[in-house]
Amino acid sequence: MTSLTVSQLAKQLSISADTVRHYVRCGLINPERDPTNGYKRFNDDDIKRLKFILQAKPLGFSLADIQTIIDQASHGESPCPQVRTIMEARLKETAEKIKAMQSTYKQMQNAVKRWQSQPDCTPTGEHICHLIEDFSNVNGKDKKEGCC
Amino acid sequence: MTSLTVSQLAKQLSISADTVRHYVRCGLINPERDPTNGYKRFNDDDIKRLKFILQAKPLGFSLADIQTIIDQASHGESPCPQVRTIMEARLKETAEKIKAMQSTYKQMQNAVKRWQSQPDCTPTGEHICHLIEDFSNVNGKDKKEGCC
DNA sequence: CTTTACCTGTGTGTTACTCATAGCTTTATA
DNA sequence: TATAAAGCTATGAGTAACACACAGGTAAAG
Repeated sequence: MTSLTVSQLAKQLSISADTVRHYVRCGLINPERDPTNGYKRFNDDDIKRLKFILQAKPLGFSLADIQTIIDQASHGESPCPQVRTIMEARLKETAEKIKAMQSTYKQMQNAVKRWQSQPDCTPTGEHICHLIEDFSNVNGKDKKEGCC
Repeated sequence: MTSLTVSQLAKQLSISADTVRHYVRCGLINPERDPTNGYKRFNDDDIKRLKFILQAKPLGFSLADIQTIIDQASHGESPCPQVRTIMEARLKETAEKIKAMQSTYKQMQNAVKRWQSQPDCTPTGEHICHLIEDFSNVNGKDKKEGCC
């Protein structure tokens, strides 16, 4: 009967011991405890679960999603319909996040480009940072000449 | 002397009152308190600060970054060098995050595509979800036929 | 004066971990 | 054998940027 400690399991799967502990705290894995010292003891089923978690994560499932899936399966019912449904939602979410980040990224690039031809400024009390405020004005309204 | 309450300010700048409160709790804004009821009272300088925060945020600065910038400026020194340095870091980080998310997104799309031709499965006790485990195997190792 | 609607500050929850801490185990040394 | 150093453990707290819940205060209407 295999029975690993936190760090043995972590090393075997190339993840951190803290990550393993985290999954336990979240209830994704429920290892037995060594009565003598309270240490977690992972058996084969626990290891299978952890492997499943590590397979599901890169597919965009959250830990809560994975919990749901595991619960459904251990309840004797097929998790597949849920998996498909959840994946649709995560797919949409991820697309939106990427879009938003790309939009931000473009703004950042624009700012950097513009700032290359702008000198540093001394705070006037009136403004905090001309670089940022000017860029915001130029981008939000009509084009204006930079300050400084 | 203008002096707004949380929700008045929030409405005026089209953000939520909770967001305003959050910035106050983070120390980005330090409004006075109405001695009679403890309510926050935002003066013109507070409003300027909040506007600055709202300008800096879409440029990818974190609230901590913005705090740093404000501190530097109110210290009488130019925040511009810091702004440039921080922006470089955030630019790189954002690029990496986008890359990672796109990679995940492709995996998700691949999974969905593959799952279209795969039926749901009943949990066997041996596996939790064939869809996920099979996909992981196919993608991580050699191509294999699906289960079920 | 009371009801009602609205607003306030503060505490807690969110995600997926990572870090800090106090204490127990094991190993090395004297 | 005593002890000290190294290593491991469990648990509590912290991270980012808010959103939500809650008890209570305030303002307008009747």
